[in-house]
Amino acid sequence: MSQRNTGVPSLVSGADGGSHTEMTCTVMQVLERVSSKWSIGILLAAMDGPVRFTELERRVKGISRRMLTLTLRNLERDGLLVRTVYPTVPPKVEYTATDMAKELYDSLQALTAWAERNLESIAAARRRYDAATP
Amino acid sequence: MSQRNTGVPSLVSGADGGSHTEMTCTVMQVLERVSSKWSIGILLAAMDGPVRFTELERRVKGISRRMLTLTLRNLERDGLLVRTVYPTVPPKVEYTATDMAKELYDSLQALTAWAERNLESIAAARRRYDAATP
DNA sequence: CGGTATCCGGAGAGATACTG
DNA sequence: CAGTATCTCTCCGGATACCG
Repeated sequence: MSQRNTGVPSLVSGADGGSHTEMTCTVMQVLERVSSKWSIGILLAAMDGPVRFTELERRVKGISRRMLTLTLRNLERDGLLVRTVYPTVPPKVEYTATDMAKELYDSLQALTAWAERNLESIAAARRRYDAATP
Repeated sequence: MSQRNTGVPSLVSGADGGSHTEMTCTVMQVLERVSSKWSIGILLAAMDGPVRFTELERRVKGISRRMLTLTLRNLERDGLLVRTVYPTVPPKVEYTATDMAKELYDSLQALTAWAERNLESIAAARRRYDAATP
């Protein structure tokens, strides 16, 4: 989340009945978890069952070891992934998506659907805007 | 969102049937639009009809003039807001959410619902993690 | 295999002052 | 009123090297 900025902004209580205000805060908290560059990719890669570290590194294309570790730690901290260590040699670590993560995945479907429906509209809007703004 | 990092990561085609891969890309593109620190707040503040610049500044608590302008420009560029200038003195500018933005708002409800259901679980998971990680 | 440790660059965001 | 223009700072993310 965008990992960049911290702090959840909110609306003042204006013409707002209260629901918008709450929604802003609440939704922003989800976005903070999910909008970091690699969170979604990792989460999805771990949805089909336990995955090992190296397997994740392969599946999530372009990610560095560092960011994989950091993002995994955050997802684990938020209870979206479970980390299981097998004390063998060589070590074996598995990451498993929790039920909460699976529900999150379902909730993201609406957003994905919106994106698919409007991707072209957005691209068109951008072309128009960029053409009109030299 | 997102502000911070650009570039949409994707999964490699592994055990994935293809849907996960697509979803990652697609959903990330939405998140990039929406996850910048102030996007949601502004969008929500503009959902109830046309809003003027200063009114937005009042409603979106804590935002600076600069970030308000920048975020408005991006939202306009993506076709989520329409900017209407009345050539009067003093100037009057109104921002109106498009239908696309309203659909986006609806799609965010699922995410908000998830957040409300799991906010406490997440907080608990964090407490556990932080307690176990000195 | 599954990580840490370090260094570094760039974008996002804040504060402030000025203007048509 | 509705913005630009600057300057600065933070901190995310990439690259690289090393360790149990």
